[in-house]
Amino acid sequence: MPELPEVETIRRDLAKRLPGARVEALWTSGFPLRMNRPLDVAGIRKVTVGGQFQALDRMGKHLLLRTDRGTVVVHLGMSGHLLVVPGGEVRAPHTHLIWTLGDGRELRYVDPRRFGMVSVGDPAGSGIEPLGPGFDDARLAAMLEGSRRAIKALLLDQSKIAGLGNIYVCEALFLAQIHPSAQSLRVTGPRVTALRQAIVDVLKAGIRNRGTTLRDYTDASGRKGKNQYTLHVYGRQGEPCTRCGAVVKRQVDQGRSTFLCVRCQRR
DNA sequence: GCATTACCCTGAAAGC
DNA sequence: TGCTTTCAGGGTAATG
Repeated sequence: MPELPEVETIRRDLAKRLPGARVEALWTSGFPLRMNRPLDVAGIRKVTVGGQFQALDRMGKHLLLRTDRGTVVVHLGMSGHLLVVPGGEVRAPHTHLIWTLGDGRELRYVDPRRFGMVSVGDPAGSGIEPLGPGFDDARLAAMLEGSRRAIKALLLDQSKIAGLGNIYVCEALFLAQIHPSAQSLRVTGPRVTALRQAIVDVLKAGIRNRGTTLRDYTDASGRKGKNQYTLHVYGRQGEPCTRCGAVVKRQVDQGRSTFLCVRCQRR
């Protein structure tokens, strides 16, 4: 499931390959994407076809494809892929958008589960970028001190911090030795610093390893990431904790799997 | 403001 | 073995 490091890996791939490319045509499957909403095909066509790709940006888990006519926003959901392929390659099942480029290549959006989203215009209301300059101890502390919510729920809230998903939140809480159910306002002082550092560390490691592939994720060339081999708790229930040797536990919070070491992460 | 729940969807895995 | 059922996941929205 693409989170910040996976989206950033794709952004960097595309940034090497798309800028300067002209868009000649757009094909769509006609299927609706997230929440059964129809695609704004006319809008997407207007800002791409006949135009030229420019910069590739990212906001949280959103990928921004800039052209000289506007911006297409892609959220990969659970199973979305953005791929650059040679023209004429066999169309994979669940391909929903194909931009034909002037040099013969194609940019394709493939999404089996259709939890993703492709739209036009910059996304609004995103939280702070955890790898940006504004994410410091004071900012995180202010976010935590006013909230009685469980720390895990708060970290997953995209309107607070943009880009964290289930995998990297579980890993960051493990590194900072904080229980996922701990109330946010009880995380103070040196634990705030530890948490901020852990968030930055797990995201940077994820990018360095070109993303975590548990099932679906691949980069813009269809290659899997390597970060899954470095995880401490996520998906490791029943296995020994890498720090203390206790058994890693799985629990369900707000309908989401949570992985933790109950010995290292005390309430 | 926050928790809970349902929903969207497919394919892998588990169950029979 | 082959069929059926269950489950995973992020974001959104309705409800309490």
